[in-house]
Amino acid sequence: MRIDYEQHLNSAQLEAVKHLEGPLLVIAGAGSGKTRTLTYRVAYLVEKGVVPSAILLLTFTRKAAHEMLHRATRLLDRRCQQVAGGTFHSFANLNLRRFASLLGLSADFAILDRADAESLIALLRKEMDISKKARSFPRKTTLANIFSQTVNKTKSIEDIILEDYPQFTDVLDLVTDMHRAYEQRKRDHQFLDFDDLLVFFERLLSEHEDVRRRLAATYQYIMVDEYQDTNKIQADILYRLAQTNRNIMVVGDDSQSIYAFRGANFKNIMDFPDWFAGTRIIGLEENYRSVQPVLDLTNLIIDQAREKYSKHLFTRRTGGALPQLVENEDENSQSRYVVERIMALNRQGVELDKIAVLFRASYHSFDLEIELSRERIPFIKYGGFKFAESAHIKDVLAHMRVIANPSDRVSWYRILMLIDKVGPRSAQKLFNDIRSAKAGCAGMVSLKLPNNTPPGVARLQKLYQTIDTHAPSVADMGQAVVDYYQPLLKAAYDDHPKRARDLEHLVDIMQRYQRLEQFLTDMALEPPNASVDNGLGDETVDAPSRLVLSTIHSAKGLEWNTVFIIWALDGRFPSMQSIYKEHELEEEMRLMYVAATRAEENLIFTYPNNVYEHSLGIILNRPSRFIDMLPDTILEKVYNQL
DNA sequence: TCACGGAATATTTTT
DNA sequence: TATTCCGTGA
Repeated sequence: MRIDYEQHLNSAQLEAVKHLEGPLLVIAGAGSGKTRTLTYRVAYLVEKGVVPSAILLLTFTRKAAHEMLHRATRLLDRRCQQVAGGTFHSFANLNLRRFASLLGLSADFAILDRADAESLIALLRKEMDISKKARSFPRKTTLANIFSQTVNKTKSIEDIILEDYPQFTDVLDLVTDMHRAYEQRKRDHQFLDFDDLLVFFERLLSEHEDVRRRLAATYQYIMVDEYQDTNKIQADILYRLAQTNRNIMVVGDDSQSIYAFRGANFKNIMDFPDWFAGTRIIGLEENYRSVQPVLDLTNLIIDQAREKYSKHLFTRRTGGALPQLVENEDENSQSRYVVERIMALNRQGVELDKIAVLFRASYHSFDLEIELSRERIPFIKYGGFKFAESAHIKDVLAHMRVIANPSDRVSWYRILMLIDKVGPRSAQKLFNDIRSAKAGCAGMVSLKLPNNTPPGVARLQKLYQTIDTHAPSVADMGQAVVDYYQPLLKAAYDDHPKRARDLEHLVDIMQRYQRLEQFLTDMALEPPNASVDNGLGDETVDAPSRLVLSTIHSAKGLEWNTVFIIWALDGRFPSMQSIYKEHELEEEMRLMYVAATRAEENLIFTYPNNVYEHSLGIILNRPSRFIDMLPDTILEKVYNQL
């Protein structure tokens, strides 16, 4: 053995790492060395002679998978890079393309991200003339939500509506019709949305035993991170994949389950031993991250939980200041307080990248971002708004998608309607003409345009002629599209210079791709999701130390010396709409737990105490109920005098 | 048929 | 508060 496992791991971690055969459930408390355990187990398996490509590591984000394999590689050697890994969605995508024909799919199906799905729904809504049939009807985002919930919670449309959207009970039939039309249209156009990736993959495994056997034979050792965030379909997928060898290790923490809103069911983790008889259960309870005062507080937060595997985290890290709760006059004084504290910490030698500001919702940091810019404090923001979801990026991507998939009606409509004087009607006509003219975007190229066609359409035709004749690389295509799009951008947005810069970055990203399809898939499945100063973050550049702003969801698994949790205001966190629903309130509480357990040494909650809540017409002025009742010996109360 | 403006409406989090 | 949706006027 090259690695001295006994030296580097505690006894519980060691037990998990050395577990070779059979189902294993690891309940890993916050900061208990979960990633470490997974990493060492990869190395251990490889050292034991397991072929690296027979190991499948499913994680929540591709970043997490990369990180783990990188660490395993550093620990052992390059063999660890051969380990198969990724998110459930990306793994499903890979296999679906391989076995597409078995399910009646084309191998180059396109992936609809949320915004694409919504556009398709908007299109159907128009076609079905909903406005004539119903007075109040859910909007496209709500519809997309409902459709997604039925899949992820495995419930009928009716159940979802009755439980979560009772205001739409009287249009239930119409919603069901819409849903049917949506499913049909996706099939017609070889579209798969995020949920379909899982559904079809599950179907592939359940209906094609030969494929299931093949995959099970390939991936003899399966490891799953963040198991508490899997939903029913994902659990089913794992069950089938692991059925032959039963070498499956899942790691999770029921106290950190924060994705119930998209169907995650932390009961999966409770039920795991029932699904796999003979499961060994190992608990990791020693916390290596936080000092005692922080841990005292987080233990008290999670003690309020009603259902959980009971565990009590302990630490050997003594010392450390008492966590603080800071009351502020209003939002801006909260922002300025945080900025002051950050500058003070920085002067004391705490690097900016050791500090994070966490919040419930992405927009909670807007005011703070302004103050940070004013003080010229560099920061990087994770979560919330996605670069790839902004309108101008989607516009450019649409132009490229029709090259890969000329029957992509949604993209064609998007492209065509951007043109001046082209509305839904002309778009439909043009689309039909393009489709009947010829296969491929050549249909666009060879199109005969009548004299009364808006001039913008001719420009578009020229674009595709250029692309068609020069058969350029992905980046060249992108550049041609951007050049074409530039005038439209200027006309549509006041802030076009900033958006134009985003497009330059987009072309930079394209440079890395040989194949257009690969680029488009990656943009849907793993879009770059960090933004620097509201632009696109480039993670390859060795940037100077930067402060981290992050939604709590995006902060999972990470840690910092100092953590600020802003907007710890009752009515914002927990949010107003979750207060009367017990299970949602529980999830908010776990979210607070996740946030607080990110801190190593300093933990500071802040809240503005004079916030008007529009929907109810009341003033919010209490700290979050999850920390409000903590005694002064646990949480120091401070008033910001600034 | 399209563009525009005003009224309605939902308001988190992410693959 | 910002977006979405619909009706109206060009």
